Amino acid sequence: MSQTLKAVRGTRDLLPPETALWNRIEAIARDVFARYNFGEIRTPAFEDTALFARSVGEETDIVSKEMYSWSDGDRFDSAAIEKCWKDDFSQRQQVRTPVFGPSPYPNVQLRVIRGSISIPGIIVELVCFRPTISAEAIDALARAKDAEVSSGTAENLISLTLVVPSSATENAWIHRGAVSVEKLNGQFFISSQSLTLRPENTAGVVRAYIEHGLGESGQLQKLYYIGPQFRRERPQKGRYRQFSQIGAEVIGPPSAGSESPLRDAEILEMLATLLDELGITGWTLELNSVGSAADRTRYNEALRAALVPVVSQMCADCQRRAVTNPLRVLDCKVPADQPIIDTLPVIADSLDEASQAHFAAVTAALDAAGVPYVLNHRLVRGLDYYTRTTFEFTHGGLGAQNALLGGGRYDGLSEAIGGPKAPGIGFAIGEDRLVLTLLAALDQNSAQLKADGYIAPLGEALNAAALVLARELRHQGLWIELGDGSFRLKKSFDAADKTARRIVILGEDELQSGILTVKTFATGIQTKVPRAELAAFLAE
RNA sequence: GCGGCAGUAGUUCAGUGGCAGAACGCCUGACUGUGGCUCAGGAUGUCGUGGGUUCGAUCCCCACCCGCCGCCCCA
Repeated sequence: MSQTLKAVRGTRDLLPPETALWNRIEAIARDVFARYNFGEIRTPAFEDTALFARSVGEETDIVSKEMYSWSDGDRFDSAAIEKCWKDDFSQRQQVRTPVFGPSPYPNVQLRVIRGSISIPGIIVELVCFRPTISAEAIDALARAKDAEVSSGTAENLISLTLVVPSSATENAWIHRGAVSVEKLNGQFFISSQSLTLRPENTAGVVRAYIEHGLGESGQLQKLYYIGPQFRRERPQKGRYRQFSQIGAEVIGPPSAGSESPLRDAEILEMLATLLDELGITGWTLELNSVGSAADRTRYNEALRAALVPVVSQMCADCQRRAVTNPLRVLDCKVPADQPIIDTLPVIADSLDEASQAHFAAVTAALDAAGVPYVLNHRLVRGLDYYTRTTFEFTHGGLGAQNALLGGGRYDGLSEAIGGPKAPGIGFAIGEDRLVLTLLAALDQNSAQLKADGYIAPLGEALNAAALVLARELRHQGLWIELGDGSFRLKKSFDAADKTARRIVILGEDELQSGILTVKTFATGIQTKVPRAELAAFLAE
């Protein structure tokens, strides 16, 4: 008997009525995005690992230890194989390996391909690729069998392909024992592709921007997405291994105004609007500029230098960070360290003139629009691609996970992954955290939406008539729950009160007369309503 | 990944080295076409999983799984 299967660690099922809240959030977000002229983009849930390594940054926690990555399996380079079979036979080397039982080469996996090759008398032929079924291949196989066997290792082998005649069974071949293996030095394989479940969505959007030449339109691209992301972290409240983000990106060639501080301000103003419309109160917008890549390098050096004389008085974490990632020292929450951190240089002093002017324009526009914010020169976000404006909207009541959303500008991201110059700015909202915040503020009872009516047939003989009535009402746009004639009326009332605002009683009398009995739960008033007027009555 | 706390009915939680408990919820009846209140009755569990100690383990010990809190980091 197997264990009961459960949702895996860090994942969960979303059930009604909570899913209604998710849908409402997404509907409001789509509505706001549409008014700001954003269009939806849907990118794949997994991408080439290299995309994240190059955009998010090799050294970040996300890439170095939190990604769900796997090898997509080897692929044969058929051109190289063909060339080798034809002209490069001498370069091949053979080793012997048992194919039954543990392989002495841990990296080697056996693959069996059944083909239509038939070579009389041959016991086993093991080659490291799938040969084309041609006279040359058959000839080569025969020669391979006869070739000199020399000792060697198969460390470079990724997989072996055992070619067997279609008439043979796998087991019969495997039980022959040792087979000869050609050493290929990897040249016949396109090394297996590493894929990764997306840990964030900006990289995918920028990849799509480049791949589809969206910059060629010369227009600013304004794209939003809603979807699951994956990070292998220790789960906590508000932190899951599969979590949903609602995000948007503004990206385009500089000529389209993609570098303008107005874009930054517009994004932030849109977020303030979105949070307000969602009914989130008490949020704080924290704002900073991390400058250009050059600014940040300068600042890192300044920070490192400033830390030298004081770091020994700081907490153990900070001593480590001072070496690995000085910017992270600014995030330290140890009270005793705060006075020391206050003496450290701030990044604003390392910004060049252009970055300073950009940031000043952003804050000026926010002031004009009346969007409140606080400057936080300690806000240094963890992803490598951020430049200039960075921001976070935080909210109390989320514990250690107080960031409701985060984002920033990424002027060099497109070029970093091989695209054209395409500055951009974007953000990602943690939808799970949004739900938690709203759930905490929600009145449990008022949150429960109920159907317009519950139809209670009296007796199973009236079930069919009840379905007809429900169909009529539903076609008129009403939200109807249908009971069952086998219930006693008492039970129908009980069920109806939980799911609907009114109960419609359908007995023999009602069916004959066409006058239905309707009771409104909120008032307790019971009335007779002609069938023709029922829809209008229930809609009230 | 590290540290701490927890896991018992659908839910929230008591509890004990020797029969498995409460409240709420659920079902049935009092009440054959009128719920919410009341009353009476009922069902519900491999006490997270696997080992160990013991005559006997839900309880003690170990491991694992999962959750929560903090760290790391992030949404």
